[in-house]
Amino acid sequence: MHRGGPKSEETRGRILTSAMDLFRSRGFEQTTMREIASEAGVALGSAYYYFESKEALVMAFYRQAGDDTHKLIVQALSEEKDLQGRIRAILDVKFRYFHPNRKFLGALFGHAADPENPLSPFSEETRDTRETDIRHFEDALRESGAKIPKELKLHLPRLLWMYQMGLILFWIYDRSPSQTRTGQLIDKSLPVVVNLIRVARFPLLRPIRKMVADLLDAVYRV
Amino acid sequence: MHRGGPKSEETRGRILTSAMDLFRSRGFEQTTMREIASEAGVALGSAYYYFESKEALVMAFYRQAGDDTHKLIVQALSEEKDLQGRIRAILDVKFRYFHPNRKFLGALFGHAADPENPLSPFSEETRDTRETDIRHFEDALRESGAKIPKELKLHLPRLLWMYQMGLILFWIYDRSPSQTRTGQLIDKSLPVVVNLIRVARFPLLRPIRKMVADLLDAVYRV
DNA sequence: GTCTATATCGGGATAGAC
DNA sequence: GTCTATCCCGATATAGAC
Repeated sequence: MHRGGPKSEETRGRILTSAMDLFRSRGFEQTTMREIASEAGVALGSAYYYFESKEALVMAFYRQAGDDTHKLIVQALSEEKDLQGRIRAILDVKFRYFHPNRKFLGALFGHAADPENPLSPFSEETRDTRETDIRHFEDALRESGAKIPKELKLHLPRLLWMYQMGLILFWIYDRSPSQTRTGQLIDKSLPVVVNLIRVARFPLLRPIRKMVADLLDAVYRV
Repeated sequence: MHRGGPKSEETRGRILTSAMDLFRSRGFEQTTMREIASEAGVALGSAYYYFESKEALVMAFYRQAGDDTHKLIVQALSEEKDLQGRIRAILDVKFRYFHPNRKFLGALFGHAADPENPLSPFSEETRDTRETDIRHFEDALRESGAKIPKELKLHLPRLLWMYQMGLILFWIYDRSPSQTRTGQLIDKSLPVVVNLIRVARFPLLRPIRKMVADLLDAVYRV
Protein backbone atom coordinates (compact mmCIF):
# COMPACT_ATOMS: atom_id res chain seq x y z
CA MET A 1 0.00 0.00 0.00
CA HIS A 2 2.69 2.45 -1.12
CA ARG A 3 4.64 2.16 2.11
CA GLY A 4 7.71 4.05 1.14
CA GLY A 5 10.21 6.45 2.53
CA PRO A 6 9.66 10.07 3.49
CA LYS A 7 9.89 11.08 -0.17
CA SER A 8 6.93 8.92 -1.05
CA GLU A 9 5.01 10.21 1.95
CA GLU A 10 5.64 13.77 0.91
CA THR A 11 4.43 13.24 -2.67
CA ARG A 12 1.34 11.51 -1.41
CA GLY A 13 0.66 14.39 0.93
CA ARG A 14 1.12 16.92 -1.85
CA ILE A 15 -1.36 15.12 -4.09
CA LEU A 16 -3.91 14.94 -1.28
CA THR A 17 -3.45 18.62 -0.44
CA SER A 18 -3.85 19.65 -4.08
CA ALA A 19 -6.97 17.53 -4.38
CA MET A 20 -8.50 19.04 -1.23
CA ASP A 21 -7.72 22.58 -2.43
CA LEU A 22 -9.32 21.95 -5.79
CA PHE A 23 -12.30 20.11 -4.30
CA ARG A 24 -12.87 23.06 -1.97
CA SER A 25 -12.65 25.73 -4.64
CA ARG A 26 -14.29 23.91 -7.52
CA GLY A 27 -16.23 21.06 -5.99
CA PHE A 28 -15.82 17.34 -6.47
CA GLU A 29 -17.36 16.94 -9.91
CA GLN A 30 -15.60 19.85 -11.56
CA THR A 31 -12.15 18.84 -10.41
CA THR A 32 -10.33 16.48 -12.78
CA MET A 33 -7.60 14.03 -11.92
CA ARG A 34 -5.46 15.75 -14.55
CA GLU A 35 -5.77 19.05 -12.68
CA ILE A 36 -5.00 17.45 -9.34
CA ALA A 37 -1.88 15.85 -10.78
CA SER A 38 -0.67 19.00 -12.47
CA GLU A 39 -1.40 21.13 -9.39
CA ALA A 40 0.66 18.69 -7.34
CA GLY A 41 3.41 18.78 -9.98
CA VAL A 42 3.23 15.08 -10.82
CA ALA A 43 2.09 13.07 -13.81
CA LEU A 44 -1.42 11.68 -14.02
CA GLY A 45 -0.03 8.18 -13.59
CA SER A 46 1.57 9.15 -10.30
CA ALA A 47 -1.69 10.39 -8.88
CA TYR A 48 -3.20 7.03 -9.71
CA TYR A 49 -0.17 5.32 -8.26
CA TYR A 50 -0.97 6.80 -4.86
CA PHE A 51 -4.76 6.93 -5.02
CA GLU A 52 -6.58 4.32 -7.01
CA SER A 53 -9.46 6.65 -7.84
CA LYS A 54 -10.87 10.09 -7.28
CA GLU A 55 -13.06 8.58 -4.57
CA ALA A 56 -10.02 7.17 -2.80
CA LEU A 57 -8.83 10.74 -2.33
CA VAL A 58 -12.08 11.51 -0.57
CA MET A 59 -11.81 8.43 1.63
CA ALA A 60 -8.34 9.59 2.66
CA PHE A 61 -9.82 12.97 3.60
CA TYR A 62 -12.59 11.27 5.61
CA ARG A 63 -10.12 9.24 7.57
CA GLN A 64 -7.98 12.26 8.24
CA ALA A 65 -10.98 14.30 9.37
CA GLY A 66 -12.21 11.46 11.57
CA ASP A 67 -8.85 11.18 13.34
CA ASP A 68 -8.48 14.93 13.78
CA THR A 69 -11.96 15.53 15.15
CA HIS A 70 -11.76 12.51 17.43
CA LYS A 71 -8.80 14.03 19.25
CA LEU A 72 -10.48 17.42 19.44
CA ILE A 73 -13.71 15.94 20.76
CA VAL A 74 -12.07 13.88 23.48
CA GLN A 75 -10.34 17.05 24.64
CA ALA A 76 -13.50 19.17 24.43
CA LEU A 77 -15.61 16.63 26.33
CA SER A 78 -13.19 16.62 29.23
CA GLU A 79 -14.02 20.29 29.80
CA GLU A 80 -17.81 20.04 29.88
CA LYS A 81 -20.06 18.74 32.65
CA ASP A 82 -23.75 18.86 31.76
CA LEU A 83 -25.41 17.07 28.88
CA GLN A 84 -26.24 20.13 26.82
CA GLY A 85 -22.71 21.45 27.09
CA ARG A 86 -21.26 18.08 26.18
CA ILE A 87 -23.38 17.58 23.07
CA ARG A 88 -22.71 21.16 22.12
CA ALA A 89 -18.99 20.54 22.44
CA ILE A 90 -19.16 17.69 19.94
CA LEU A 91 -21.16 19.76 17.48
CA ASP A 92 -18.85 22.75 17.83
CA VAL A 93 -15.78 20.69 17.01
CA LYS A 94 -17.48 19.20 13.97
CA PHE A 95 -18.78 22.42 12.50
CA ARG A 96 -15.60 24.33 13.19
CA TYR A 97 -13.51 21.62 11.57
CA PHE A 98 -15.70 21.25 8.50
CA HIS A 99 -16.32 24.95 8.01
CA PRO A 100 -13.75 25.45 5.23
CA ASN A 101 -15.06 22.34 3.48
CA ARG A 102 -18.75 23.13 3.29
CA LYS A 103 -18.96 23.45 -0.49
CA PHE A 104 -16.92 20.33 -0.93
CA LEU A 105 -19.07 18.32 1.47
CA GLY A 106 -22.13 19.57 -0.39
CA ALA A 107 -20.85 18.32 -3.72
CA LEU A 108 -19.85 15.15 -1.96
CA PHE A 109 -23.25 14.43 -0.48
CA GLY A 110 -24.33 14.59 -4.08
CA HIS A 111 -22.21 11.51 -4.60
CA ALA A 112 -22.53 9.93 -1.23
CA ALA A 113 -26.18 9.45 -0.35
CA ASP A 114 -26.36 6.39 -2.56
CA PRO A 115 -26.23 3.41 -0.19
CA GLU A 116 -24.14 1.48 -2.72
CA ASN A 117 -21.58 4.27 -2.74
CA PRO A 118 -18.55 3.68 -0.49
CA LEU A 119 -18.49 7.40 0.34
CA SER A 120 -21.94 7.29 1.91
CA PRO A 121 -21.92 8.07 5.66
CA PHE A 122 -23.97 4.87 6.07
CA SER A 123 -21.75 2.58 4.02
CA GLU A 124 -19.68 -0.39 5.13
CA GLU A 125 -16.47 1.42 4.20
CA THR A 126 -17.15 4.34 6.54
CA ARG A 127 -18.30 2.14 9.43
CA ASP A 128 -15.24 2.80 11.62
CA THR A 129 -15.60 6.55 11.51
CA ARG A 130 -19.33 6.25 12.13
CA GLU A 131 -19.00 3.96 15.15
CA THR A 132 -16.35 6.20 16.70
CA ASP A 133 -18.69 9.10 16.14
CA ILE A 134 -21.58 7.38 17.84
CA ARG A 135 -19.34 6.51 20.76
CA HIS A 136 -18.70 10.21 21.32
CA PHE A 137 -22.39 10.67 22.06
CA GLU A 138 -22.33 7.62 24.32
CA ASP A 139 -19.52 9.27 26.26
CA ALA A 140 -21.36 12.58 26.33
CA LEU A 141 -24.39 10.87 27.90
CA ARG A 142 -22.56 8.63 30.36
CA GLU A 143 -20.54 11.21 32.23
CA SER A 144 -23.25 13.88 32.16
CA GLY A 145 -25.30 12.57 35.07
CA ALA A 146 -28.51 12.84 33.02
CA LYS A 147 -31.10 10.22 33.93
CA ILE A 148 -31.98 8.24 30.82
CA PRO A 149 -35.06 5.98 30.80
CA LYS A 150 -33.73 2.45 30.53
CA GLU A 151 -35.78 1.68 27.41
CA LEU A 152 -33.95 4.42 25.56
CA LYS A 153 -30.47 3.85 26.90
CA LEU A 154 -29.37 1.49 24.15
CA HIS A 155 -30.36 3.55 21.15
CA LEU A 156 -30.07 7.13 22.32
CA PRO A 157 -26.44 7.61 21.20
CA ARG A 158 -27.33 6.47 17.69
CA LEU A 159 -30.34 8.77 17.74
CA LEU A 160 -28.18 11.73 18.71
CA TRP A 161 -25.83 10.83 15.86
CA MET A 162 -28.81 11.00 13.49
CA TYR A 163 -29.67 14.38 14.96
CA GLN A 164 -26.13 15.49 14.19
CA MET A 165 -26.38 14.18 10.62
CA GLY A 166 -29.59 16.12 10.17
CA LEU A 167 -27.86 19.30 11.34
CA ILE A 168 -24.98 18.72 8.95
CA LEU A 169 -27.38 18.17 6.06
CA PHE A 170 -29.21 21.40 6.95
CA TRP A 171 -25.88 23.22 7.14
CA ILE A 172 -24.82 21.98 3.72
CA TYR A 173 -28.05 23.33 2.27
CA ASP A 174 -27.93 26.54 4.28
CA ARG A 175 -27.49 29.50 1.93
CA SER A 176 -27.71 32.21 4.60
CA PRO A 177 -24.55 34.32 5.07
CA SER A 178 -22.03 32.46 7.23
CA GLN A 179 -24.76 29.83 7.70
CA THR A 180 -26.33 31.82 10.49
CA ARG A 181 -29.56 29.85 10.16
CA THR A 182 -27.76 26.65 11.05
CA GLY A 183 -26.37 28.43 14.09
CA GLN A 184 -29.91 29.35 15.13
CA LEU A 185 -31.14 25.86 14.44
CA ILE A 186 -28.52 24.42 16.76
CA ASP A 187 -29.11 27.03 19.46
CA LYS A 188 -32.83 26.39 19.45
CA SER A 189 -33.01 22.67 18.77
CA LEU A 190 -30.41 21.49 21.24
CA PRO A 191 -32.41 22.64 24.31
CA VAL A 192 -35.46 20.91 22.82
CA VAL A 193 -33.53 17.68 22.44
CA VAL A 194 -32.14 17.86 25.96
CA ASN A 195 -35.55 18.71 27.38
CA LEU A 196 -37.20 15.87 25.51
CA ILE A 197 -34.70 13.47 27.05
CA ARG A 198 -35.55 14.95 30.46
CA VAL A 199 -39.35 14.80 30.15
CA ALA A 200 -39.24 11.37 28.54
CA ARG A 201 -39.27 9.99 32.11
CA PHE A 202 -42.63 11.58 32.98
CA PRO A 203 -45.31 8.97 33.75
CA LEU A 204 -47.75 10.86 31.54
CA LEU A 205 -45.56 10.12 28.52
CA ARG A 206 -45.11 6.46 29.36
CA PRO A 207 -47.25 5.24 26.43
CA ILE A 208 -45.27 7.25 23.91
CA ARG A 209 -42.01 6.25 25.55
CA LYS A 210 -42.99 2.60 25.18
CA MET A 211 -43.94 3.12 21.55
CA VAL A 212 -40.67 4.85 20.78
CA ALA A 213 -38.63 2.13 22.52
CA ASP A 214 -40.53 -0.50 20.58
CA LEU A 215 -39.92 1.40 17.37
CA LEU A 216 -36.21 1.72 18.00
CA ASP A 217 -35.88 -1.97 18.83
CA ALA A 218 -37.55 -2.88 15.56
CA VAL A 219 -35.45 -0.51 13.49
CA TYR A 220 -32.05 -1.26 14.99
CA ARG A 221 -32.59 -4.99 15.52
CA VAL A 222 -29.92 -7.04 13.76
CA MET B 1 -38.54 23.55 -26.11
CA HIS B 2 -38.90 20.98 -28.90
CA ARG B 3 -42.53 21.84 -29.52
CA GLY B 4 -43.15 19.80 -32.60
CA GLY B 5 -45.87 17.79 -34.19
CA PRO B 6 -47.17 14.41 -33.03
CA LYS B 7 -44.15 12.74 -34.65
CA SER B 8 -41.78 14.70 -32.42
CA GLU B 9 -43.93 14.00 -29.38
CA GLU B 10 -43.83 10.30 -30.14
CA THR B 11 -40.05 10.16 -30.52
CA ARG B 12 -39.64 12.07 -27.27
CA GLY B 13 -41.95 9.65 -25.52
CA ARG B 14 -40.06 6.65 -26.91
CA ILE B 15 -36.75 7.99 -25.62
CA LEU B 16 -38.22 8.67 -22.16
CA THR B 17 -39.78 5.20 -21.97
CA SER B 18 -36.53 3.51 -22.97
CA ALA B 19 -34.65 5.54 -20.40
CA MET B 20 -37.08 4.66 -17.62
CA ASP B 21 -36.95 0.96 -18.49
CA LEU B 22 -33.17 0.95 -18.45
CA PHE B 23 -32.94 3.07 -15.29
CA ARG B 24 -35.25 0.65 -13.52
CA SER B 25 -33.45 -2.52 -14.58
CA ARG B 26 -29.88 -1.28 -14.42
CA GLY B 27 -29.96 1.86 -12.29
CA PHE B 28 -29.03 5.41 -13.20
CA GLU B 29 -25.24 5.15 -13.29
CA GLN B 30 -25.02 1.93 -15.26
CA THR B 31 -27.34 3.09 -18.01
CA THR B 32 -25.57 4.95 -20.81
CA MET B 33 -27.05 7.52 -23.13
CA ARG B 34 -25.87 5.35 -26.02
CA GLU B 35 -28.00 2.47 -24.75
CA ILE B 36 -31.00 4.69 -24.25
CA ALA B 37 -30.69 6.05 -27.77
CA SER B 38 -30.20 2.66 -29.37
CA GLU B 39 -33.05 1.13 -27.35
CA ALA B 40 -35.28 3.95 -28.60
CA GLY B 41 -33.98 3.44 -32.16
CA VAL B 42 -32.46 6.90 -32.54
CA ALA B 43 -28.93 8.27 -32.74
CA LEU B 44 -27.11 9.54 -29.69
CA GLY B 45 -27.37 13.11 -30.94
CA SER B 46 -31.12 12.78 -31.28
CA ALA B 47 -31.50 11.77 -27.67
CA TYR B 48 -29.62 14.93 -26.73
CA TYR B 49 -31.84 16.93 -29.03
CA TYR B 50 -34.85 16.02 -26.90
CA PHE B 51 -33.21 15.89 -23.47
CA GLU B 52 -30.27 18.12 -22.82
CA SER B 53 -28.73 15.71 -20.35
CA LYS B 54 -29.20 12.40 -18.61
CA GLU B 55 -30.50 14.36 -15.65
CA ALA B 56 -33.14 16.02 -17.78
CA LEU B 57 -34.60 12.56 -18.38
CA VAL B 58 -34.91 12.15 -14.64
CA MET B 59 -36.59 15.52 -14.26
CA ALA B 60 -39.16 14.42 -16.81
CA PHE B 61 -39.76 11.29 -14.74
CA TYR B 62 -40.13 13.36 -11.57
CA ARG B 63 -42.76 15.56 -13.12
CA GLN B 64 -44.65 12.55 -14.42
CA ALA B 65 -44.52 10.85 -11.02
CA GLY B 66 -45.65 14.03 -9.28
CA ASP B 67 -48.68 14.36 -11.50
CA ASP B 68 -49.61 10.69 -11.18
CA THR B 69 -49.33 10.51 -7.40
CA HIS B 70 -51.16 13.80 -6.94
CA LYS B 71 -54.26 12.37 -8.56
CA LEU B 72 -53.99 9.14 -6.58
CA ILE B 73 -53.55 11.00 -3.29
CA VAL B 74 -56.53 13.32 -3.81
CA GLN B 75 -58.63 10.23 -4.44
CA ALA B 76 -57.22 8.33 -1.45
CA LEU B 77 -57.70 11.25 0.96
CA SER B 78 -61.37 11.50 0.09
CA GLU B 79 -61.84 8.02 1.53
CA GLU B 80 -60.17 8.54 4.90
CA LYS B 81 -61.48 10.39 7.96
CA ASP B 82 -59.03 10.42 10.87
CA LEU B 83 -55.55 11.89 10.83
CA GLN B 84 -53.65 8.64 11.07
CA GLY B 85 -55.62 7.12 8.23
CA ARG B 86 -55.14 10.20 6.08
CA ILE B 87 -51.38 10.40 6.55
CA ARG B 88 -51.18 6.67 6.00
CA ALA B 89 -53.10 7.06 2.75
CA ILE B 90 -50.54 9.53 1.41
CA LEU B 91 -47.64 7.27 2.39
CA ASP B 92 -49.28 4.22 0.86
CA VAL B 93 -49.77 5.92 -2.49
CA LYS B 94 -46.16 7.08 -2.51
CA PHE B 95 -44.58 3.77 -1.59
CA ARG B 96 -46.82 1.77 -3.88
CA TYR B 97 -46.08 4.07 -6.81
CA PHE B 98 -42.32 4.11 -6.25
CA HIS B 99 -41.99 0.44 -5.44
CA PRO B 100 -40.81 -0.64 -8.93
CA ASN B 101 -38.32 2.24 -8.93
CA ARG B 102 -36.57 1.68 -5.63
CA LYS B 103 -33.20 0.75 -7.07
CA PHE B 104 -33.38 3.62 -9.48
CA LEU B 105 -34.27 6.13 -6.75
CA GLY B 106 -31.41 4.77 -4.68
CA ALA B 107 -28.86 5.38 -7.40
CA LEU B 108 -30.52 8.73 -7.93
CA PHE B 109 -30.20 9.89 -4.33
CA GLY B 110 -26.53 9.26 -4.89
CA HIS B 111 -26.66 12.05 -7.45
CA ALA B 112 -29.37 14.19 -5.97
CA ALA B 113 -28.53 15.08 -2.39
CA ASP B 114 -26.21 17.84 -3.56
CA PRO B 115 -28.06 21.13 -3.00
CA GLU B 116 -26.59 22.48 -6.24
CA ASN B 117 -28.00 19.53 -8.11
CA PRO B 118 -31.33 20.23 -9.85
CA LEU B 119 -32.45 16.70 -9.03
CA SER B 120 -32.29 17.32 -5.30
CA PRO B 121 -35.69 17.13 -3.59
CA PHE B 122 -34.83 20.50 -2.03
CA SER B 123 -33.74 22.27 -5.21
CA GLU B 124 -35.36 25.22 -6.95
CA GLU B 125 -36.15 23.07 -9.96
CA THR B 126 -38.23 20.59 -7.98
CA ARG B 127 -40.06 23.27 -5.98
CA ASP B 128 -43.44 22.75 -7.66
CA THR B 129 -43.57 19.05 -6.91
CA ARG B 130 -42.41 19.71 -3.36
CA GLU B 131 -45.02 22.40 -2.63
CA THR B 132 -47.80 20.22 -4.01
CA ASP B 133 -46.53 17.43 -1.83
CA ILE B 134 -46.58 19.60 1.29
CA ARG B 135 -50.11 20.72 0.48
CA HIS B 136 -51.22 17.08 0.64
CA PHE B 137 -50.26 17.01 4.30
CA GLU B 138 -52.02 20.34 4.84
CA ASP B 139 -55.16 18.78 3.41
CA ALA B 140 -54.70 15.66 5.51
CA LEU B 141 -54.57 17.79 8.65
CA ARG B 142 -57.37 20.23 7.83
CA GLU B 143 -60.18 17.78 7.20
CA SER B 144 -59.15 15.35 9.92
CA GLY B 145 -60.67 17.19 12.85
CA ALA B 146 -57.44 16.87 14.84
CA LYS B 147 -56.83 19.77 17.19
CA ILE B 148 -53.50 21.36 16.34
CA PRO B 149 -51.88 23.84 18.75
CA LYS B 150 -51.96 27.18 16.97
CA GLU B 151 -48.18 27.68 17.31
CA LEU B 152 -47.58 24.55 15.24
CA LYS B 153 -50.31 25.01 12.66
CA LEU B 154 -48.17 26.88 10.15
CA HIS B 155 -45.23 24.51 9.99
CA LEU B 156 -46.71 21.12 10.75
CA PRO B 157 -47.39 20.21 7.10
CA ARG B 158 -43.76 20.88 6.21
CA LEU B 159 -42.68 18.86 9.21
CA LEU B 160 -44.79 15.91 8.10
CA TRP B 161 -43.24 16.21 4.65
CA MET B 162 -39.82 15.94 6.26
CA TYR B 163 -41.03 12.86 8.13
CA GLN B 164 -42.06 11.37 4.79
CA MET B 165 -38.67 12.17 3.26
CA GLY B 166 -36.99 10.43 6.16
CA LEU B 167 -39.11 7.34 5.57
CA ILE B 168 -38.26 7.34 1.87
CA LEU B 169 -34.55 7.64 2.65
CA PHE B 170 -34.81 4.73 5.09
CA TRP B 171 -36.67 2.71 2.47
CA ILE B 172 -34.00 3.33 -0.16
CA TYR B 173 -31.37 2.05 2.26
CA ASP B 174 -33.53 -0.84 3.48
CA ARG B 175 -31.89 -4.14 2.48
CA SER B 176 -34.44 -6.40 4.20
CA PRO B 177 -36.50 -8.65 1.89
CA SER B 178 -39.38 -6.69 0.36
CA GLN B 179 -38.29 -3.81 2.62
CA THR B 180 -40.25 -5.25 5.53
CA ARG B 181 -38.29 -3.11 7.98
CA THR B 182 -39.59 0.03 6.34
CA GLY B 183 -43.08 -1.40 6.72
CA GLN B 184 -42.45 -1.88 10.42
CA LEU B 185 -40.96 1.56 10.75
CA ILE B 186 -44.08 3.12 9.26
CA ASP B 187 -46.44 0.98 11.34
CA LYS B 188 -44.65 1.90 14.54
CA SER B 189 -43.64 5.49 13.88
CA LEU B 190 -46.91 6.81 12.51
CA PRO B 191 -48.81 6.27 15.79
CA VAL B 192 -45.96 8.02 17.61
CA VAL B 193 -46.21 11.00 15.29
CA VAL B 194 -49.98 11.22 15.63
CA ASN B 195 -49.75 10.86 19.41
CA LEU B 196 -47.08 13.52 19.65
CA ILE B 197 -49.39 15.89 17.80
CA ARG B 198 -52.13 15.00 20.25
CA VAL B 199 -50.13 15.42 23.47
CA ALA B 200 -48.47 18.57 22.19
CA ARG B 201 -51.50 20.42 23.61
CA PHE B 202 -50.89 19.25 27.19
CA PRO B 203 -50.12 22.15 29.53
CA LEU B 204 -47.20 20.20 30.97
CA LEU B 205 -45.48 20.32 27.60
CA ARG B 206 -46.10 24.01 27.07
CA PRO B 207 -42.43 24.98 27.51
CA ILE B 208 -41.27 22.48 24.92
CA ARG B 209 -44.11 23.44 22.61
CA LYS B 210 -43.01 27.05 22.81
CA MET B 211 -39.43 26.11 22.12
CA VAL B 212 -40.39 24.02 19.12
CA ALA B 213 -42.61 26.77 17.72
CA ASP B 214 -39.81 29.28 18.18
CA LEU B 215 -37.41 26.88 16.49
CA LEU B 216 -39.68 26.35 13.51
CA ASP B 217 -40.24 30.08 13.08
CA ALA B 218 -36.52 30.68 12.99
CA VAL B 219 -35.84 27.86 10.56
CA TYR B 220 -38.63 28.53 8.10
CA ARG B 221 -38.54 32.32 8.29
CA VAL B 222 -38.01 33.91 4.91
C1' DG C 1 10.42 1.65 -5.64
C1' DT C 2 9.09 6.11 -7.77
C1' DC C 3 7.69 8.45 -11.51
C1' DT C 4 6.83 10.03 -16.64
C1' DA C 5 4.88 9.44 -20.99
C1' DT C 6 1.69 7.64 -23.72
C1' DA C 7 -2.02 4.75 -25.51
C1' DT C 8 -6.57 3.02 -25.08
C1' DC C 9 -11.33 2.70 -23.78
C1' DG C 10 -16.04 3.87 -22.20
C1' DG C 11 -19.26 7.33 -21.79
C1' DG C 12 -21.37 12.22 -21.35
C1' DA C 13 -21.85 16.06 -24.16
C1' DT C 14 -21.51 19.08 -28.48
C1' DA C 15 -20.89 20.83 -33.45
C1' DG C 16 -22.13 20.85 -37.68
C1' DA C 17 -23.45 18.46 -42.06
C1' DC C 18 -27.53 16.89 -44.15
C1' DG D 1 -34.99 16.83 -36.63
C1' DT D 2 -31.60 13.50 -37.22
C1' DC D 3 -27.12 11.67 -37.77
C1' DT D 4 -21.91 11.38 -37.80
C1' DA D 5 -17.79 12.88 -36.06
C1' DT D 6 -15.50 14.72 -32.40
C1' DC D 7 -14.09 16.36 -27.82
C1' DC D 8 -13.28 15.79 -22.97
C1' DC D 9 -12.46 13.22 -19.01
C1' DG D 10 -12.14 9.29 -15.70
C1' DA D 11 -10.06 5.10 -15.61
C1' DT D 12 -6.75 1.45 -16.82
C1' DA D 13 -2.62 -0.24 -18.62
C1' DT D 14 2.10 -0.43 -20.02
C1' DA D 15 6.86 0.64 -21.29
C1' DG D 16 10.65 2.47 -19.61
C1' DA D 17 13.72 6.42 -17.20
C1' DC D 18 15.95 7.03 -12.83
